[in-house]
Amino acid sequence: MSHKLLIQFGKRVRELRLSRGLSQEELGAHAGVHRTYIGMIERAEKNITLENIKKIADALGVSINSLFKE
Amino acid sequence: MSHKLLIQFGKRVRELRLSRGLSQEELGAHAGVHRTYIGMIERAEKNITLENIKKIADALGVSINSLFKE
DNA sequence: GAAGATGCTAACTATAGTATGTAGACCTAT
DNA sequence: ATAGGTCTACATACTATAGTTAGCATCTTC
Repeated sequence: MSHKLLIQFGKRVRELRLSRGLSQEELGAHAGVHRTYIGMIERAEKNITLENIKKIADALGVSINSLFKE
Repeated sequence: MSHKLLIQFGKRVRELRLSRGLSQEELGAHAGVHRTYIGMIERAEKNITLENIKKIADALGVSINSLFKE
């Protein structure tokens, strides 16, 4: 794992999460996924699927596209 | 399976593939995935992962973001 | 030193991803 | 008309890995 794209994606999630003052646990709760899973995504340890990308985008209140912006 | 998002994504892939005059087999070859897998994605039967989204975007010569535009 | 947050391991279960084979639709040429 | 080619849908079945969870360690901050 740990492709460049996943690293970039994880950083973006973390950046948006922190900018909203959310803990991994809070974001996970909003997205309907486990706390540790959010951690794994942020650390680029999992190759996330489209449905979960959507869940996290929704929980962060952003579009899917904005998760892929620089 | 068959969430609205996956259906929309599959349609977009098919649309771009056809506009380039590619068969599922040709797109699969370019993306490095199996012919039948492209079919499954277009029919929204699988919840595609981020790395494969990237592979398909690259094979179609578009950005990831352009796969989520209307 | 208790509480909140995150990293990390490890195990499990669900499902994504790979591949083969069959069948049907559609062409085009013989 | 039919045989041959291309393309795609669909049905399995297998194997790799995504997704879920529990537990413990570490680090801050109060």
